[in-house]
Amino acid sequence: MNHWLFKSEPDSFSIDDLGKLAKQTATWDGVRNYQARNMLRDSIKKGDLAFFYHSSCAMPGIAGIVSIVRGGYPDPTAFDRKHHYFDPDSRQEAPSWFAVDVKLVSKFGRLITLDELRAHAAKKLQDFVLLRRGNRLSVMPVAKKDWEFILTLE
DNA sequence: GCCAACGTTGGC
DNA sequence: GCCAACGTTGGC
Repeated sequence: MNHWLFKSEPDSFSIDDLGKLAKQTATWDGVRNYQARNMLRDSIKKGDLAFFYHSSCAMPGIAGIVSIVRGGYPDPTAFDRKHHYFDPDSRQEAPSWFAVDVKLVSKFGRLITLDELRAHAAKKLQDFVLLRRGNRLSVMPVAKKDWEFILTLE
């Protein structure tokens, strides 16, 4: 089982929005970056766990945990002509973009803020992709040791 | 294949 | 709203 971090802008889709959905399950779609696409398509499997990260907001940080309940499959929004994420280059027989389904596992009692994660960067989270300068990946791997350390912060 | 221009991300 | 950093595009 592998660990991941998924970014979402809480103004569009927060961890509480996920919690309100039927079965607390949602399709993680709209990822339009090749590196992230490759992970969704090839590496993120049913049963994996991911941090739900709130980005582009007043208080960025990790809000909770989701599990992958369906592994990579062609992103339906890429085929939907009326959708904001429509991509005419993505074909049913050769999809350009991939999605997974996630289900809420837990919302943390408090947000583990980006500031707080940074404070540990020197000693514990040296390789954490999120903390790398200029990082823009919306889906990224989290090493098991980093995952477990972050859980102790909650 | 290079690289300048442009668009997007995301913290502040 | 600003801007640094990065990915993508397209002319050559």
